[in-house]
Amino acid sequence: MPAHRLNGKNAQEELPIARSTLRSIILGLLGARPMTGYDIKQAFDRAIASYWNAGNSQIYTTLKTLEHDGLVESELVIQQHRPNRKLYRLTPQGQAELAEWLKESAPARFTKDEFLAKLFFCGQTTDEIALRHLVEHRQALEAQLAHMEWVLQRYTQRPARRPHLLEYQLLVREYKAETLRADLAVTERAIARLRERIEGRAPVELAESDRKE
Amino acid sequence: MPAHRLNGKNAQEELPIARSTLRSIILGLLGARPMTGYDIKQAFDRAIASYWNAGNSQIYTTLKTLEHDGLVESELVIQQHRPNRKLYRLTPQGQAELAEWLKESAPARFTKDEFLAKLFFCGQTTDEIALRHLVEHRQALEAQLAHMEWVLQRYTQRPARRPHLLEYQLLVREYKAETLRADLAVTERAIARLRERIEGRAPVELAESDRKE
DNA sequence: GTTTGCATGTAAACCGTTACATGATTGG
DNA sequence: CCAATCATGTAACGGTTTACATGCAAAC
Repeated sequence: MPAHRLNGKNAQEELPIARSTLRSIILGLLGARPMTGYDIKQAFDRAIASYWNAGNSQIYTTLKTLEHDGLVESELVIQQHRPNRKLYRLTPQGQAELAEWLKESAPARFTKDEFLAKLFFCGQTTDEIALRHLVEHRQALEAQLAHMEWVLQRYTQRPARRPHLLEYQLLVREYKAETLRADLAVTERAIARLRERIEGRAPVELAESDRKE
Repeated sequence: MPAHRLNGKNAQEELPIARSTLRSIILGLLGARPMTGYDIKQAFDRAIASYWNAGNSQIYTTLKTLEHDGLVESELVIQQHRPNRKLYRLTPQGQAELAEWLKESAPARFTKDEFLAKLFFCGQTTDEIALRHLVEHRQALEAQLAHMEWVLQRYTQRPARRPHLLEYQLLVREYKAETLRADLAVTERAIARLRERIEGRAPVELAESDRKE
């Protein structure tokens, strides 16, 4: 059995429809309530961005193919004074597809991390440059933590429509926050060690990144 | 001013060569010593796989374009009793390009995590399924930690050629290990909480995922 | 004798990013 | 008046994955 998963329009019978994480995430969002492409983009930016994101272009095209595949259907909502909205909702097939995805184990994939990739090779440059990367990285981590806490407040302030749905969303944030805190701790230790070494080596003329008054 | 960074062969003067993380990682590996595509694949699997990876197909094609762009050069090494090797090494331009990449700040990108994406939506399925995902995830994390420690031993057993290069590689492992440990802790807490809830609800008939012999 | 290790690749499909394109309304 | 918010998309390119393709030598 080939089970080829092509998404062409030439085959004639029951070709298995495409399955990708982005598609599943969108189905998951629509599982909670009907949404437009714009709403979905906002959901990404507000809640999902730290472990997945997609541009408008990808969202709108994916919605179109989901509709073509019969997993969602759309309804045009006419509005005065602002652009009309194309509201998407799950079809029964879409719900089945979502349930299937939720049941399946997540395939263990590696995670790309450009910062670690660069750090790995920093033995081939100067300690000063490596230190700069670490300091910038720490700042990025702090910003991420801050953003997450801000989002968390917005979520917990108003009572949720369906508190059960919220539960796992909060778990994911807790998870992410712990990861970030651990990363911050390691980064800070590394910064401290490096600073010590650099200062021990050049006690008179300090590197820029090394001063703090 | 277009500054388009196309890599076509139609333009006539000093088009800037492509820059991508994979290309840079390969340059970084070749910065330590000459290697073949096969060696590079091994380096990925042994040392880099937890935050970046690439298949053979990508590696061999990338090496070819790097050579075409003048960043690396190759030499065919004839062998008896096994396939010949095509040894790649950096050219001076390749070294310059690598140094440039090491100097630049890593762009802050989000990290895709399919597990968290799925967990986020688990309010739409049963707690039993969510528990199964968490248990599987814990297992995956443990395997990753174990693999990393195994790699670490291989690295620290025999003395390194250039200990300075090794330093940052060890830092990256330390970093990854801390992240994994934090993730494990959060995962375990979540498992415990869920188990409690499930048992409180159905104390007699246990779910499959709840037993372990 | 079958699997593992060594060693190199091509082709097609798929996923994701960047740039481009448009246009009304509301708030500062 | 300028920026942000609301709202929907297309086109082109670049990066990644999956499937396919080959073949000898050593170890079990």
